[in-house]
Amino acid sequence: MRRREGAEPFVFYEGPPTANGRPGAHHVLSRVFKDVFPRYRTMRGHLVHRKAGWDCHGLPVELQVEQELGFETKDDIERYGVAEFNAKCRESVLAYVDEWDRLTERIGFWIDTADAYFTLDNSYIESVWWSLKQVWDQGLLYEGDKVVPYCPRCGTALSSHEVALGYEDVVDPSVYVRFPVRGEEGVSLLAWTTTPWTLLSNAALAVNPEIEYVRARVGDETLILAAPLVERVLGEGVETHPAREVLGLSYEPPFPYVTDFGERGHTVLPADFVTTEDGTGVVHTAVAFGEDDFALGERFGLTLQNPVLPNGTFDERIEPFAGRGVREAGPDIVDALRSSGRLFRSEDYEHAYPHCWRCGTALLYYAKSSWYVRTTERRDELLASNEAVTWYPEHIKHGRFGNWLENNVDWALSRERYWGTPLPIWRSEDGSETVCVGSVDELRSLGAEVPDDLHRPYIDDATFEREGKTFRRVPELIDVWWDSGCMPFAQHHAPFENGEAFEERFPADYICEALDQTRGWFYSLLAISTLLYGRSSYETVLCLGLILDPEGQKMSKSKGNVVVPWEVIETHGADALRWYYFTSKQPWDGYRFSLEAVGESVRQFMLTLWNTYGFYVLYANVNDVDPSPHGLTELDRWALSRLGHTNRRVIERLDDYDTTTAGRLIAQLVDELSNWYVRRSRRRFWDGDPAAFWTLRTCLVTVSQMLAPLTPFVADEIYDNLDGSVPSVHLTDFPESAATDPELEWQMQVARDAVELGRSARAQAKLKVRQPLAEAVVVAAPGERAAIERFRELVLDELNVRDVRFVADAEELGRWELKPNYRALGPRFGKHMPQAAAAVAALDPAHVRAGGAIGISVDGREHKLEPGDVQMALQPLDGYQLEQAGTHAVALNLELDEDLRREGLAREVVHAVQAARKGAGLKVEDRISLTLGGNPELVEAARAHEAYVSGETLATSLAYDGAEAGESVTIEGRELRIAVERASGQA
RNA sequence: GGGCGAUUAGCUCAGCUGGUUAGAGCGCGUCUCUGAUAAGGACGAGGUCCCAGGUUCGAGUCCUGGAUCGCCCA
Repeated sequence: MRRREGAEPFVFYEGPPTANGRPGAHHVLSRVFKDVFPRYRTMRGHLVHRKAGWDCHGLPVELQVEQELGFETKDDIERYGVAEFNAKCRESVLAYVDEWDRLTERIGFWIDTADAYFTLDNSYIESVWWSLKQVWDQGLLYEGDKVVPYCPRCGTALSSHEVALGYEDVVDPSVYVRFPVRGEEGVSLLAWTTTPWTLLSNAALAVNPEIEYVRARVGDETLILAAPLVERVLGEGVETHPAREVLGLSYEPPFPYVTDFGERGHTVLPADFVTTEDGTGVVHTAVAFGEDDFALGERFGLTLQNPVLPNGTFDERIEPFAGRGVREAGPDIVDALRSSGRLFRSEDYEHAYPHCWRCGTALLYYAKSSWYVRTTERRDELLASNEAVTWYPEHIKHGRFGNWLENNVDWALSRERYWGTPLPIWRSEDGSETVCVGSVDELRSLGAEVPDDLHRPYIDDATFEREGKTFRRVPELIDVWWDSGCMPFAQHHAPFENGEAFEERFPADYICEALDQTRGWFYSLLAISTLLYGRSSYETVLCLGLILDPEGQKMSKSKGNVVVPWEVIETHGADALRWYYFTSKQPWDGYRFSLEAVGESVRQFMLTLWNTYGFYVLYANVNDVDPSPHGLTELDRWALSRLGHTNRRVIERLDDYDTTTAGRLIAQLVDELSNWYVRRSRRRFWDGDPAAFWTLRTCLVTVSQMLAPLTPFVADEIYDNLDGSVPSVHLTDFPESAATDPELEWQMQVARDAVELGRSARAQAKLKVRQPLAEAVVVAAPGERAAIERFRELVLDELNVRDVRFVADAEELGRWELKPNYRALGPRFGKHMPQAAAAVAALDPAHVRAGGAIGISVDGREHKLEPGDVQMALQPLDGYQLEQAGTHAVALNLELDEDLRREGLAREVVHAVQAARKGAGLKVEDRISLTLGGNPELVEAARAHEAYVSGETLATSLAYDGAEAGESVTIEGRELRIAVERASGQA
């Protein structure tokens, strides 16, 4: 940090988790992604503060404590004592902080846990109060009666984003109910509802004047319903007559307990929210239990009657059901309807219904008084703020999140609970005046005694007098999401102190959380900072997907399919887990997470890297060389160019918050280093070639730096051991712009392609690579030919051939065909492309290959073509051992002479001896005395290549009189006897 | 019922602004190395790019409709 003092800041905000539970795999995911970009930006020269934070308030905390204490209702809490209860909450919140800290450190999330912010601190609360006062002063904070989603168990309203967290599929009784029309015997309005318990406070029926209604004759009764729904509800062949004058009809209510709804009570009212999509087109209305119902009630002056207590049970007016939970009473209510003859039909109805996101209780929509923030008034500004945000993935911006903002509703801010930030509103006893308090000092200056702890119950004792009236705080707390959305300033206790720190670190360059925060933190941050500062508090947001089990099921404790992060870390290591998250797929698509999935990413990448590094270390120690860039070979320069190239692209990808591609690019590079550079350079390492060591070390050190943000532990280990000029790789600058040589890279690729073709040809001919061949015949365009010649030795060695011969033309191997370059010619010829393609195919390949001018005639007009406008392809003729791809091809001369045979056999002998060495349990560096015998041809081959054989097998002596000695092996039907002994005179 | 996303090899995933032989890893089969070795390498088999229409000279890619799955919202 000190190194970056004064540097351009890169601002990261930590979305605070709650530490009242153990961290899970999804927490690791977000912490890992929160870590990687700050690390990267630090290495790129930015100053990055990493203030940790803890979300301390709210229902989840209270719930956990309630469970510990075995509480069922709010009364239990009141009896227990709010002070004691809140003390427990305070304890509970930090119960697992130690484990969180331990995990945070273990997975390498570099964040300052010592300087964390806590939303329960007085300083934090005071900043939150300040924010509410700002909103109050703007006239956006108001109290109102509304139908709100309400949890009867928790006894509090929930905000719409909390509701969003708890939809579950449930089966509810749905009933068709008769509402007998007054004064017309045998005529009923037919209405449908999925909440039978609301029928007990039925106030009116609603119909849509735009819809046509009919009277349907069923048996000896007449039912009134919407014409388009007759068939669906009543079946076919029902006699119907148009129903005029449905509006205004008066009817008998279904239950006699609550009946006074005013003048328009129990009549049919008009409403445009009525549709013919389901039900009967006649909608039962209970004013207290639905948003539409409530609005209808206000419009027509229906009396608000609510027979449901805050704990979700019927009050004493509903005599037979008093004291019973409304949903639980459902079946009995249906029975009651049945016995009174009102029930027309009852069936089960499966639908998604919201439940309390923490306790799982089915929510009620319930009219009550709450405090709101009028966000709808600022909707356009919210949308404008969102425009300035860069989203990953992009579609969230105008999709899920944008749509959510478009449909913004006022923020239901208040909660009737205990453990949270108190709503700082004081009201006079007579209810005539309210004051919003924006700071502790303000409260004090009003004359109140400010307690040491701003939480309930203490703050409730802070009262003050003004103009002879006593002011008391309203009982509500605020939504915890408002807490978390205040963190940009509240974490610094701004604006009361640290104003500069806030200014410097607002807005955030980067935040990152899981997709479920769309309506949570992403919204609260955006909304609050828009109300206060007119802009979003973050510029870039990365949205992570869900963690699923290998079957694609959500992980949950009840299913027992939760993968504990510790288990993965202990098995595969923290870097492996990080690497898996970063590179296995795009993080917003979600993960099918398992121990095995992480293990695979280890094998593919971590092990390759570690082996390559291990190889370097092994031979560096053995040889004690001083790496030096003098005498670099083509292969060295190729490796360095690949390194530079990869580096450039990795920067590009990480700048774009794309670890997936960045990581895969590095993996590709490491694979090339391991399986091409090192494999091709082994002998130079055995021999201690300083240039080879220099090259590989440069590559490994640079790779470790590029990996540092991704896999910090292995990166640091490699860096420390290979470079170490700075105490940690994380304190180095991110490598940048190493020189590249695209020509060289391309040529190497051509050579490698040629090798691959040759090997393919060998496989087709069923000829082992051990058997040397006289020549490979290569067909290639001039540029490719130069490339292969440049790496001639390499190609010869890889293919085990003695010579490479180029043929200028391929008549003997195949036939050239010309194809148009569609990408180049398509736009030019458009509709005439087929003719153009035919014209190109008809050109003389030899002429084009020779570089002659190309012209075609299409649609009566002449067109001149550039060389890039056509492509050559070789069609192999039958009967040749030839592999081709695009413009080049490799054929092998399969003829073997005596010499080649002998060399092939010699290599077979070596192969057999190596196996024998291994069988005898010798170490790779042991010298041996070797005695061969058996088939004369084999012995002769070995003798002819004696230096090679003894060199490869580390034989200090070689004898050929072992006809009776050692063990017997068979090579191509011939017997070879091998006797291996450790050479004497060795340690 | 609406919105968003996904659907490519047995599995996990790539595939840029449309360009003609759709790629990789794992797994599988065959071979191979034995001085990175409980690894490594090569080669091969394996695909109606969910379906149906459309736009276009040309569609895995764009448009419309549909199916299945997931998430979000009514």
